[in-house]
Amino acid sequence: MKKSKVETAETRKRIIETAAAEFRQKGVQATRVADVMAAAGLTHGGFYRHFDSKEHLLTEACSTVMGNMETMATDAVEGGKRAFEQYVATYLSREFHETYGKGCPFATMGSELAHADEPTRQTLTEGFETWIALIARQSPEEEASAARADAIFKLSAMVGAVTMARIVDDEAFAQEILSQATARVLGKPAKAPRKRAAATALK
Amino acid sequence: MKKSKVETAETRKRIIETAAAEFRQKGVQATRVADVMAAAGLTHGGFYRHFDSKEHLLTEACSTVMGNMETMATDAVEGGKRAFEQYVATYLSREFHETYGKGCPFATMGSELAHADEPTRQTLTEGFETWIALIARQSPEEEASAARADAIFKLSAMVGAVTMARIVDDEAFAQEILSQATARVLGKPAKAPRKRAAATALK
DNA sequence: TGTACATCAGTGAACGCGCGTTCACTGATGTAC
DNA sequence: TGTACATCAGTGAACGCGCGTTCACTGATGTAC
Repeated sequence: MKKSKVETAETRKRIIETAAAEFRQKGVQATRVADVMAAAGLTHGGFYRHFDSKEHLLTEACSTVMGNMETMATDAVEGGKRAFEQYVATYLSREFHETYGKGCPFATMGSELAHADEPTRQTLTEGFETWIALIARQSPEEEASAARADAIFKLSAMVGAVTMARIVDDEAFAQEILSQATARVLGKPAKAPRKRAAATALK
Repeated sequence: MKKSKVETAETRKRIIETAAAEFRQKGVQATRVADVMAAAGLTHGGFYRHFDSKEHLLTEACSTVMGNMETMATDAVEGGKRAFEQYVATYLSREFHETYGKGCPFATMGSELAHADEPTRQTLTEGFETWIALIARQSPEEEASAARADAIFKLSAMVGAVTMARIVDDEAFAQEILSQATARVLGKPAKAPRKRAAATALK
């Protein structure tokens, strides 16, 4: 049953993409190697022909996802103001992070990644640097260091907003968190003030 | 070996506090029930006299920690401008989240909490609401809804900054993320521009 | 106040399942001659 | 170009360990009378 080099490469890629989706959807530890393989249409035994370990798969998955994130950010930055605003709105949407195969690893697996091994964290660190450099090009700040500072803060805030929106067990509250972040990051007033939240806060 | 009611209550409290520390330090899944019990000076068999399950312990731990978070925030808000600035600086410090027994659950276990059970998420949601209401009192915004919006964004940004700082594998970079967040949240210029980061970004 | 008995916190061994990893095997690929 | 053989992707069963949970037991507490 040996496969051709092309097929092998395609299989490997498919496993990584499946894993990238499952990791983001269910979390790192909650994702089982056997589940990933099954979702990729394979049995679990063949896993170790492609990867040394589950941890290794995580590194590869993060690498692939960061690549996608960079592509999206590049398009947004090069697409002008409208495209950038759309990009931020998409990132700060419930759907983006709830859709199988999409989402940002920092927002969906953040606290687990803090305990990942060195290769994974290095990949993520480099990916974050690249992401920052891209977003800095869209900053209203003139000076490079100020633009970088601006990008660092905005991206951290975006990650935090999605993280909080996913923890909260109230859909309206989650939306409120995301809308506020969108407004602040884009420097615009939020769409609609939210009555519900204020009421709950009174409790 | 039955213990008095007072002793039992003390033991339960000790287990919860130990768990709260371990969960924040190592993550939810990486924390073993037996480890918590051992760290609390007990054997694991007695765990189920106090809790239904590990998940139940997580709920209790989150509840306790949110209580601490509220106490800290209350002191900060009632202590005037200086106290509040110190509070934000402490939250956005590496030590706070690396110290055993301290740290914010959202920043240290964020992505895992998104998959927690309903009681836990409800506890966290209520805790977040309370936290927002407290911080809103310190907001420069006059109007209540604007102050609330301000608090929501700042707290999300703080959670995101700590989350990112913990993922990144470079201490200087982590500090840069935290300083930028501190500066932005407090509306002040960052302490020192960072050379290193720009250099790395060029790579 | 004293006594008998039920309760139950804590122990330590054991259970049982899940999951990452290994392994013998198959048979198609691809290479050496 | 054809043939023999080594390689190795994928299979499915099995391994082995870890960890949440259960359980029989102990003996101090606390309650009923």
